[in-house]
Order: sequence, then structure tokens, then C-alpha cells
Amino acid sequence: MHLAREDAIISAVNRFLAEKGFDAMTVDEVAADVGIAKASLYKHFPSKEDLAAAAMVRVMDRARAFLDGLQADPNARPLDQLKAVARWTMEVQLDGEMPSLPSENSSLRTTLINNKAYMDGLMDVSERLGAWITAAQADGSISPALPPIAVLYTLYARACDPVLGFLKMSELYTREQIVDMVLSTCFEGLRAR
Amino acid sequence: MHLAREDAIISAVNRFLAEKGFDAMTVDEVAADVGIAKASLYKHFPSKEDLAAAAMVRVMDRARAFLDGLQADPNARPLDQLKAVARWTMEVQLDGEMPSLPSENSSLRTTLINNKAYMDGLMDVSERLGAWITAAQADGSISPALPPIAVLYTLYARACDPVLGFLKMSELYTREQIVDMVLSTCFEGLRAR
DNA sequence: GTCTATACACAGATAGAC
DNA sequence: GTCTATCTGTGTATAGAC
Repeated sequence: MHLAREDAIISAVNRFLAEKGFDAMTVDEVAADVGIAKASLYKHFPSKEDLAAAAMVRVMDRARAFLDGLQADPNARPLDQLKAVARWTMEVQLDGEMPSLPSENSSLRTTLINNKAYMDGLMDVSERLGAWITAAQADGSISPALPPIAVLYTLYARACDPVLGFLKMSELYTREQIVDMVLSTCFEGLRAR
Repeated sequence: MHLAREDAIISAVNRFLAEKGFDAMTVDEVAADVGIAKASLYKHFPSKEDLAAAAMVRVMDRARAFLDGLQADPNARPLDQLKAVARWTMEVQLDGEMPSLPSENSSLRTTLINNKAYMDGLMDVSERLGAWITAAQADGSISPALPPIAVLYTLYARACDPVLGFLKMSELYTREQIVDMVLSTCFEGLRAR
């Protein structure tokens, strides 16, 4: 019961973070959405920052589970694994399930850095992606001129790429078309091949 | 005197918007930075939203002036013009001079949409870039498979690309190297050619 | 753990004198 | 137009009863 309620809280936080971001999200609306009093919410999580951190931990866990699924196929090409991750990331964002935080907010940064579950998850994901990136550069599918960290950051940035939302707002393309276009832009570039 | 003071206000707003964003920026700190009382600030601009709008109008004017300079060279290739625009955008962001607004905040959106100077500037920039995009697709340098609007949004998104800030924070590369890497990723893609 | 009620701080905006 | 002082709303967090 207790865990189920906390899961409902995190779901609400996740949605609000995806919708309006950390600053615009209020603890009042989270409590109202879950259907409990604000004071009760503070019995589960000690601060607004910890609410956001819990949502980030959960999305990181989702990402790791997705990576587990990908690694079940041992003879997939590293490039395809990376594309699959980028696609998943963008689909999560388009579905309004990708919490995104301001990179500057220092109180939030401190909470996240001190959160072991989050940092461990981030390290794990980064290492697994890093292995695929170097493998893909070794087999010649990813440009070897780019530092691996630049490739990694570029992939992470797909989680908050505003192009997805703009194209969705235009209502000119389907979800799949949007993802395909941005994925193509990311890996193939704007220039013709 | 009056215009000079308003210009100082807009400069401060521009910097704060680039540093911490609209929500985190406070009117108090803007007034303190300029060195006037908050009430005096409200004699110049009727609301916080209008402050942000003024900063956006100014950066749009800067962009248009840059486009004017580019168009002075009549025999430049459209692809190179687009690259030059993307480069300029990223340099402005890296220098902490690119105000960036949340796309969701509705009160801000309303103010911007009702601001004729801003909307005219946005349309002008979009049309000029749109012409280069279609020209570059016609001459085979930009991928013809992408809708021009997707290319346009992708270029606009460079103004708030978090990869720039992350790479800067890593302190591994110079400003020029960072811009070159992200520019290459944008136009050439992650995949090797 | 859940609630109602409230403390506390801060930010946007305004009043009114000069 | 500039100032000091203030209003007002709202948001995070807590007190204390049950």
C-alpha cells in the first residue's frame, strides 16, 4: 500500500515535470493530483527537490531496463543499439513521460548529485552507451572524429530536443514520422549523402 | 538618456534569461543589476513578461542584422549561409547572450504572440532561412527527404542546445572546438561518411 | 500516515510622495 | 521618472490533532 502510493506520487511528479518543468510544478498540484493532503506528501518525500529526484531515478531505471532488453540480442550492431536508445528516448518524450530539469538550479543539482541511486544509474547508462559508442567508432559506423563524450551528450540531448514538440505542435506529421525525421537528422545529419 | 536606460535594462534581462531562464529570473535582481528601484523598472515595462519580450525582440534584431551581413555576399552557397547562421547562434549561446524561454509558459507565450515587433522579426528570419533551405535542397547540399520546416526547427534548436553547455562545463575543449563539433554533428550527423 | 490550519518567505505589482 | 513602503498572491514547508 505504502509503495503503491509512493509510486502514484512519482507518476504524478513525472508527468508534471515533463509537462511544465521543475519550477512551474507545484507541490500543491502534485498532492491534489494524487488525492492526498500536501502534508501527507511531505511524510513520503522531504522536499520538492527529492520529489524530482525520485522521478529521475525512476526514469533512469526505465532506461536501464530498456538497455537490458537491447543487450539480450548479442549480435546486434552497436550503431543500431544506439539508434534504438535514441528512438526510445524520443518516444518517451513525445508521450509526455520524460521529466526534464533545469541544468542550472543549484538546490536541485545538489540533491541529485547526493542521490546515490540516481548517480549510480546515470553512471551505468553512460558506461553502457560509452561502450557501444567506442565499438561503433571502431567498426567505422560512427564518425571517429567526434570525441565519445560529444556523441554521448548528443544522444542524451535527444531527451529534451524541442524539435519533437515543435513538429508535434504543427500537427503535420505522425508520431512515427517525427521520430524518424529527428533520428535521421541526428545520425545522418542535415547534409545530403 | 531614456533609451540608454531601457537598453541597459534589456541587457540585464538578456543576461539573466540566458543564465537562469524566465522563471528563475526575478524582477528584483534585474532592478538591482541596473541600479534602479523596482518601481522605476515598472515605469519602463509593464510586466515581467514584457521584459522578456523586449529581450527576445532585441536578439531577433541582432539575428536579422547578422543575416543582412550574410546576404551582402551574393555568390555564397546556401549551405554555407545556413552553417554560418547555426555557428553564430551557438556562439551567442556559449557567450551567455542567448535568452531562452520555456515553450510552455502560457502568459509568456501570449505576450510574445501579441508582440508585433517580435512576431515580425521571427517571420522575417524564418522566411530568409526558409529560402536558403529550399535552395540548398534544390542544389543537392541539404537532404531533400527532410521537410524544410524540420530543417528550420533543427537550426532554431541550436540556440538552446544543451550539448554546448555540457561540453563547456567539461573544460576539455575550446570554444571553437565545441562549436565545430556541434556544427559537424548537426550537418554531417553522428554516422561516419 | 492522514488531515486542517498556519507559519514563513518571496516575488510580482502598485501607492503615493518628491 | 525615481524613490520608499506596501499590498497581494502564492508556494514551500511545518505544527499538531486524530
